[in-house]
Amino acid sequence: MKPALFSVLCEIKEKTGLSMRNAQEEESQDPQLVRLDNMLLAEGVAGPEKGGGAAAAVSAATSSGGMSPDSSLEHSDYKSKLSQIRNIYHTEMEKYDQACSEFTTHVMNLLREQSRTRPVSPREIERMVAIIHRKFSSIQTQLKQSTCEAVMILRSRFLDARRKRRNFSKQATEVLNEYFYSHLANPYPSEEAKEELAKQCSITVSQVCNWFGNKRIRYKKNIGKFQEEANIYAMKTAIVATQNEDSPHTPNSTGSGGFSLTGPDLFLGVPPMNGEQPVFMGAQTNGNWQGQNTPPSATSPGNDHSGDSD
DNA sequence: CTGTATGATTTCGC
DNA sequence: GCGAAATCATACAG
Repeated sequence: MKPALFSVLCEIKEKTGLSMRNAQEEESQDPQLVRLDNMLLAEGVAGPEKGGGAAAAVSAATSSGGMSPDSSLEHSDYKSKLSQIRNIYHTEMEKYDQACSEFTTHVMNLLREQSRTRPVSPREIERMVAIIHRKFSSIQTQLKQSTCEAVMILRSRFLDARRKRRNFSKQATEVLNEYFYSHLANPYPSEEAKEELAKQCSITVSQVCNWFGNKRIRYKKNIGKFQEEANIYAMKTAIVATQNEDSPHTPNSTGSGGFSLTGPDLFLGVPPMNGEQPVFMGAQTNGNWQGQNTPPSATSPGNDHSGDSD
């Protein structure tokens, strides 16, 4: 008698009470969850710990986004922040998982106990568990959401802050200027030279490119303004050249006539000058890079043996 | 706050 | 894809 009554009651319960609004809710939540999951995975927050999880994610993000492929120093900051987020995310996730399973077993135990006095079908237990899981996963979804937000903010602050300019170090500017003014006749560093400069300045190659692009255009636009600077750096190179005069190669192999490094003291006292007189003629006058907008693709002779595999 | 310097990005021609 | 030119957006000095 008892078992029969039990099963009947179970049936009634199933048919009526517990057919709540459960299926719908979940469905509407699913796509969103998938989206969040995908994003977290893409950002390297979720998923397995890779070698340099955050870094890989960053480079992937940058390259796929088509933005500047540079910036590696700035990324260390980003990386650490991202791994912080990652850690928090995982800790919280685990916590919720654990809490969920704990709570589930707890409820199941309760139900089991209740089953002695009330009719509790396995189906009902199942449902109960499903409800619990749903609740917890909704909490986890919120966690994912806020994690996503955090990552987005981080990204906008670091990766998209590419416009947030930081001046190069004095030393870097020095190196770049030295190169520029000592190659005034043809201020187009080769790929190799760019890499070398980038290394010396601890900036990226594209930053070197930017710098030279800016420098060329600004120099050309207002030669007068840069004359002083030109003199200073010309002098510097002159001094350096004088110091190792015994070098086997002539330093001014800039081709196209270069400028003969006459006495540096000649220009020592040159005032800022407002006129036109190019203190350092030769260099920029014979360089055709200012007149035409045809970049000297020919480049300097004798320095083009590198393999251009691109 | 204003003007200038400067690194980065966008646009355009080749 | 590279470079010139224009433009943007910030850093920095006054």
